[in-house]
Amino acid sequence: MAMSDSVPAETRQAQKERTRQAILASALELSQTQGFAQISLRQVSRHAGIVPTAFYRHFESMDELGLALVEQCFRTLRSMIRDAQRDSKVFDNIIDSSAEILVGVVKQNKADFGFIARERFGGQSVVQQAIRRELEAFVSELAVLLGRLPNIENWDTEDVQMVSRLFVRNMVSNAEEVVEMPDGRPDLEEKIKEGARRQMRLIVIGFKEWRS
Amino acid sequence: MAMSDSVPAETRQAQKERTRQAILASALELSQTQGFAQISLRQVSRHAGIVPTAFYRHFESMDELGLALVEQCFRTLRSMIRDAQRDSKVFDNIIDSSAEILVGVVKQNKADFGFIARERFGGQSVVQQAIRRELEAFVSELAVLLGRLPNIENWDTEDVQMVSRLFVRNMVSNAEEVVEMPDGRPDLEEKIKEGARRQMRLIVIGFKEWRS
DNA sequence: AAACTCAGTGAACGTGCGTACACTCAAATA
DNA sequence: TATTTGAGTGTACGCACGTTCACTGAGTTT
Repeated sequence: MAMSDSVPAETRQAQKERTRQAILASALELSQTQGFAQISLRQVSRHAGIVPTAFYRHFESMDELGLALVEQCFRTLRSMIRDAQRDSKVFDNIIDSSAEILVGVVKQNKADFGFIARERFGGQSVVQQAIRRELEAFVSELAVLLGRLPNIENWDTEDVQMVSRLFVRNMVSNAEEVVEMPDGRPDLEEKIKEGARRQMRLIVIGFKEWRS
Repeated sequence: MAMSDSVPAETRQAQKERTRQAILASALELSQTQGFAQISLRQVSRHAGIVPTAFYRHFESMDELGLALVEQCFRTLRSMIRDAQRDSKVFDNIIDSSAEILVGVVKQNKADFGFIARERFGGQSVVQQAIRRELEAFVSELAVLLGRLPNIENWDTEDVQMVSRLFVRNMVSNAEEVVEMPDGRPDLEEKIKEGARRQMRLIVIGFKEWRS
């Protein structure tokens, strides 16, 4: 066969993948301070430790890199939801545990969520469209999840969709707040969590009341 | 005296002001498609019909132009609230008339509200900070207004502030939706209005219920 | 061992940018 | 009417950019 056992690992492919990751990480880091739309191909390449022309071995253009970043960030977001689903506490107390999870995950993935918040409106139109498409898909996914919940199972589909939209909107808003939050301020963090809790409670209570 | 009556009008100062307005309008228009951070001093000057060096007669830098734009956009926003206050219908039915006014005003000032939405996160840090400062001031102003309303006058200051924050957040979100909305789609417009109404009602109902 | 593949190199190009500087010439002032 | 002011002009500069092209040399295939 092709593989010789003296080779320590698949070096060729792995090396390329490592460079690709370096480019993605560099782009994410640089766009934190300047916004993705204003960083240049040369800047990203420089930061990733390669020459500008080598960039093209991985992405055809900055647009394509932007789309790859959107995909990566939403992968983070989706894994958050998946973990939350597994957590049994969520069933007992959706609101409090959601607020907890939200703030925690966002804090540990500031770069990704910051990217979404920033580029949702400020970025290039290609990136913007991709983010909006992903967010809408996310609203629908969450709606399915919510529809399975004990108190909601007999609601209108449209109503569930709307609550889902409200939740996602609040999630984005709160994520924005966490991203803005300076490091090492647990008091602020608690305040944001409290705010998230209140808002979700507001939505749920308001909805119950309304439909009666 | 200095003024001679043969002169048709104050031409010197007025001419300068007109050029200044042309620069502001050009910047606002250009940033609609590309975002303020990516437009260049030369682009703005070209679009305004002057040579790049003449730009400096009006603004020291693009940053300063950005701040002037923030100021202008918030002037639009404030005048919206002032008009809403004068409207007596608002006292009878805050929610429905607010939704009406919001969508109408935003639709007619898409450029200004779009600028705020876009640059709040996507723009240069100077512009971002200015917008956040203005938005916070706006939340406080609205809180004062809300505090005078019949059902709210005996609430906690902090609670009123929070409701105000929720309202502003929803206002921004809805403004974003209106800005995204393609022209000539009254059906979508009605949907957004309905959404805004529901959300405000949700907040109010939720809050009433909660405090009991 | 020889041939091949392809990620990364380095020099070179045309372009648009921000800014400096010396200028013009009409409106404002004296 | 003579002088001053200052908004707008035109040239020229150095710089970073995206993209081209022929190249190198280690990893892979035969």
